[in-house]
Amino acid sequence: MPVTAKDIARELNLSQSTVSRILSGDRNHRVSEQTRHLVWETAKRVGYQPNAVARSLRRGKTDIIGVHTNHDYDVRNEFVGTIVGAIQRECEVRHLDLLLHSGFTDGLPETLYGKLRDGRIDGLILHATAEDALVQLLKASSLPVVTVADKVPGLPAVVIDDQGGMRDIIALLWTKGYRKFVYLAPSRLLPSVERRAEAFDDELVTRGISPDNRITIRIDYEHAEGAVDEIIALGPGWVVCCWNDRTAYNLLDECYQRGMNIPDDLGVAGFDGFLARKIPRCELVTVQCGWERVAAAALEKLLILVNRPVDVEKAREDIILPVTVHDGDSA
Amino acid sequence: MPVTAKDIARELNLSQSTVSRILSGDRNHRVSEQTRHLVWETAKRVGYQPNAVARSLRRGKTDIIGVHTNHDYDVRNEFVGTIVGAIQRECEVRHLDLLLHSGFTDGLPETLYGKLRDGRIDGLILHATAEDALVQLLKASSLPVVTVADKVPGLPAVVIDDQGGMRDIIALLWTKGYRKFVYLAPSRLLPSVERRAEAFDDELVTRGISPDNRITIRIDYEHAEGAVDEIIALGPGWVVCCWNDRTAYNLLDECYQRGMNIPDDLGVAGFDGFLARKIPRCELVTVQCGWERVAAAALEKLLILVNRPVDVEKAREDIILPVTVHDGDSA
DNA sequence: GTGAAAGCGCTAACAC
DNA sequence: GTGTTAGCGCTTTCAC
Repeated sequence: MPVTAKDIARELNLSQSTVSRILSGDRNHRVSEQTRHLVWETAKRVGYQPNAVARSLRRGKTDIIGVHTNHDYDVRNEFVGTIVGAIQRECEVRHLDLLLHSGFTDGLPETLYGKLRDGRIDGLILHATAEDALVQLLKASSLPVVTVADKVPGLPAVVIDDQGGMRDIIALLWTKGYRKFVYLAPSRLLPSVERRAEAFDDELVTRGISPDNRITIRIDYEHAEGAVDEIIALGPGWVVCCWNDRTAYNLLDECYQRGMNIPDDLGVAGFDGFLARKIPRCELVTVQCGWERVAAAALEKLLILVNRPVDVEKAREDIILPVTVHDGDSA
Repeated sequence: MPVTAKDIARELNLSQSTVSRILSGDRNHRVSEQTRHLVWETAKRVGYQPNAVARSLRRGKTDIIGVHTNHDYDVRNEFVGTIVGAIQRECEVRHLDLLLHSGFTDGLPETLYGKLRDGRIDGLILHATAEDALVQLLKASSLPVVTVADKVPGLPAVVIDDQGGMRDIIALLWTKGYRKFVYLAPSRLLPSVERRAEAFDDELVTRGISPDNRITIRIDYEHAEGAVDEIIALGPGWVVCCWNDRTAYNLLDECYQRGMNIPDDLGVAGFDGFLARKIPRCELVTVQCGWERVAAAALEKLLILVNRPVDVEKAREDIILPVTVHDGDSA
């Protein structure tokens, strides 16, 4: 049985509240140096550790932040891992803990929604698509939520500048001489995918590229395999702008297996930046999104929502973080 | 303000305990169908969600499992991410949640130790080295702990068969014709590193390889760069057994950058298996460790420790899971 | 079949 | 300075 504040109080013939006062560092109350010392001493001696569950119940606050993604993967996914890792580091600084909720696969959004509001987390960082039923529930709820990476209408968001990133990477590819562009993206409707798609078209239209030379190919999620033949058939001089890095690496993989020369036979560019320099023989041209900054901003926003109801209005505004182009030799 | 069981009781002119009884599915008590129905209805209508913190306080159990690694990385690290991801999936099945503790960098092991015993987790899955001061504290504590991947004396462990894996991969390389072997490993003293080192030597001695043709090169963690010149200087016909996949990939990267031909100029083998097939042009020869099974076994063991004090003795025994060799074209 | 009451371990308002 | 008291929201024993 763990030792409680009551145990210490009994041992020292003090009231439990005095012990609690001292141990929880209440600065408003004056306590004699002697008792303070005594209490600290015995607490240390017996290895007292305040029960965080009891404290949470009393304070109505747990100092735990939840993370959830409705995408069908866990922390092993590069994107989720990067985001969660960055949030984890940020929690470190702010002395918060991170709860990874189970219940992703159980089916009913109501079940998960319930778990999210069961009092164990102070707020939630969410990566989800707008159609998710859970999102609708969360919007109507009082649980503080901040979305990351993909904007969800009605919830505060921290996203990166998809348009700017696409514009800048096209500019870089342009200086490298490319005039024929493919945008390779999943058919699944993700906001970031579509924003990049629009920026891709806009920028190329602006630069006077004809529709023949700016095409979009849709694939099953990140499975570039399905599009390789089509891309090869296009002939030389093309560059493929992939919607994210994983797709780009899958494409590269496929190209290498067919003995192609990158970037001579085909240019390849990614978007995300978290995999850069993890691949031999080829450094991907990509967009560095700074997911650490996204995580940090999301957590900061969330904590405002949680702790400072006064500033909630300001915190509702979305944050769009700038990105930088990362050059390499894949294009 | 969230609605509580008391609110529902008041609304229906029932006692709070009756409401609780019904909603928490107490099967011992007989409750009239009518009240049961009524309570469920209103609960649903008002969106009642039982407060998990209060329940935890009362039950002395949170259904949350903690994970901690004393290695200096978070979930973005391939190994940690793989393990945590696998634990996460397993928690899913068992309706548990996962708490990622902050406090990794704060310095004092006592601080973290305190947080681990503050009542918010039922048990801990630990990846640590034996020297860690935290480990000493945990050993003396009543918090259920299971270690994974690296055995820590005095704590129950789930590890993989390092000896067997090294033996088998050498056997495979042997059939490929290799007779000159390097073991590339960090100078840092990790149990898994050393067990693989011993198995490396044992197996090659058994096979009659002279010391000249079985050498160990120590590097700074996974930074293969520092050893490449030394390895190249050895001449042709060598194969490098890296202590893990990341090291192997770093080595490959370096080799490719120097224009070497793999596996003609040099054979490379890894150990871990979680990165297989993520690299173009070359599939790593490695040892598939099945970290999912490690995670599953660890969680199962932990839950026995947590829930069934009766079987604790059995649960103390270590589990060593078998591995399989994964062939590729890097050697 | 339902209610009353105790208590998990803590914080905090209010005495004195 | 310290003690008393009243909960936080729930589970659970014991009455009736």
